[in-house]
Amino acid sequence: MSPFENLISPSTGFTRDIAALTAAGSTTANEARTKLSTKARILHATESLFLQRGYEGTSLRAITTEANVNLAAVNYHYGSKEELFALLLQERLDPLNADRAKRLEALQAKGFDREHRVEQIIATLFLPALALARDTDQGGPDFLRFIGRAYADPSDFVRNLLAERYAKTNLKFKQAFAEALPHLSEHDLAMRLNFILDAVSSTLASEDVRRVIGGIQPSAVNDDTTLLAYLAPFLGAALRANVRTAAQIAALQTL
Amino acid sequence: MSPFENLISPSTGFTRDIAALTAAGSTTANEARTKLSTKARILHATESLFLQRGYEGTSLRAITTEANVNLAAVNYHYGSKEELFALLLQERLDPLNADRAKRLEALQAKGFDREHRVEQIIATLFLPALALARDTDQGGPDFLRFIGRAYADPSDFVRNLLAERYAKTNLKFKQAFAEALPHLSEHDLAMRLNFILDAVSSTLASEDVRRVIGGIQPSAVNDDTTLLAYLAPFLGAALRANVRTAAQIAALQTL
DNA sequence: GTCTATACCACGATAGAC
DNA sequence: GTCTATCGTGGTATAGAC
Repeated sequence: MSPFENLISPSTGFTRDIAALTAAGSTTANEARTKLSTKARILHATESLFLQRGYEGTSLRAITTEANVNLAAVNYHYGSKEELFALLLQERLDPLNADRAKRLEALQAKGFDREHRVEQIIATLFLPALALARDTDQGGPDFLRFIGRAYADPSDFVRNLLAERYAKTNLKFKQAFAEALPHLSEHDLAMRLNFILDAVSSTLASEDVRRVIGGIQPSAVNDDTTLLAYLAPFLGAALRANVRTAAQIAALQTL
Repeated sequence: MSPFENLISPSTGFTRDIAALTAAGSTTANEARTKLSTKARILHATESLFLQRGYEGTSLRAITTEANVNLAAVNYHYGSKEELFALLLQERLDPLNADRAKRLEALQAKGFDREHRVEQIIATLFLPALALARDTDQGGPDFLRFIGRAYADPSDFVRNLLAERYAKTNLKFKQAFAEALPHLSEHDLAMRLNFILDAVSSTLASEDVRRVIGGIQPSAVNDDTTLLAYLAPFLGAALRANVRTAAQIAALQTL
C-alpha cells in the first residue's frame, strides 16, 4: 500500500549472492570455462541489462545471449522473467531496509533533537537511499531510475511482494512519524506520507537526479547531508502543516 | 520536463470528436450497419479498453475485435498503437489545459487573496482535474489511473509530445508560483513544483483515490473544494517552507 | 539435476490483393 | 478503405540429451 519500499538499497548484497552461487559446487564444466555457474551468469547479465535498458526493454533472449546460456535456462533457474526481476529487487532492497530500521532504532535510543524530530526521521529514511544515488560503482543512478520505474508500473506480483516483505519496517517509520506529529489524524498522516514518499522516489528516479543533486552545491556533491538538509525542511513543512483553517477554505471557495 | 501535463482533462472533448467523425461522409455500408465509421468505432473501443485494462494490457486484437473491425484498420487509420494512445491523451488533456489557463487568467485579473495566494494557484491548477476524478459518467477515476500510469512510464514519444504541447501553460503557472514565492531560487522552486505535481498525480492515479476522497468528509464527497481545502494547505506549506537553517543542518549532521 | 533444441502462442506491424 | 496473409519478436513450456 504505502510506497516505503521504493527507495533502493545498498549495492553490496548482490555481490555476496554471486559469491555464494559461485562457491556452490553444483557446476563443473561450464564453470571452469566461464568462472561462473549458469545461474550466476544469468543474474549478472540480467542486472547489467535491466539497469541499462529497463525491465521491458530487456528480452530473455538478450539476457541469455549476453550470459552465454540457453534461452530455457532462465525459466528453469528462476521460473519467469518476473521472478528474476523480483529477486534482483530484493537483493537490493533487503539490506537497505535493514539499514534503515537499524538507524531508526539507534536514533530512538539516542533520543531525537526536540526541534527537528520530523526532519531526523526523514533523514533516517533517506540517507541510505541517497547514498546509492551516487554509488556509480554499482550503477547507482541507473538503479534509482530502474527502481523508480518498477515502483511506478509494477505488476501486482512485484508490488505485493515488496509491500509484504517490508511491512514491518514501514510500520515502524509510520509510528515514528505519528509520534512526532500528534496533531495529524491517522488518515491525514497516511496520505501525507504517501505524497512525500511518492514524490521522493519519483524525483530520485527522474532523469535529472544529477542536476538536482549537483545544482545545490557543486562543491559538496558527495555530501549526502547537504542534499538532505535541502530536502528535509521542505518535506518536514509539508508534514507539519496544520489542517485547513476556515480562512483558507473561504479563500478557495471564491474560485 | 516538469510534469504539469499529468493531471487529466475534462471528459467532454472526446464526444465532440466522435460526433465529427460520425458526421464525416466518408463511410457508407459499415456505418449504416453500426451507426459509426470504422475509425470512430476503433476510438470508442480503444478508450473503453484502455481505461479498463491500461495501455499495455490492451492488445490491438482486443480493440479490433471489440470494435468489429479488421486488425489492420488500427494501423491504417492511426498509424500505430502508440499514436492512437497519444490521440486519446490529447483529446482529454487539451480542454483541461485550456480550462486551467483560463482560470489562472481570471484569477490574476481579479486579484489574489493576499494570505492564500499559493493555495489559490494550486486550486486553479487542480480543480479541473479533481472534478474529473468524480466524473464516473465518462470513466473518471479509471482515467485518472490511466493517465497516472501513462505519465509514470511513457514512451519518449508521448512524453515529449505532452511536454511540448502544454509548455506555454506550464510556464504561466511556474511564473505565477514564482511571483508568489519570491524567497525561492529558480532551481528550488522548480524542484518543489516537480515534487508536488508528481505526488498529486501519483496520488490521484493510485488505487485508493476514492478512499482519499471519501475519507475526508463522507458527507461532502461531491464537493471538490472540500478535497482541495484538504490538499492545499499541505502542498502550500511545502512550497512556502524556508530553506534550511543552520540549526537544521546541525541536527541532521548528528546522524 | 542441468542443459539444450525446439515448438507454441500472442503481440504489433506491414505488403499487397481486392 | 478494407482485408488476408505473413513477418519478426516476445515470454513460455516441454521433451529429451547429458
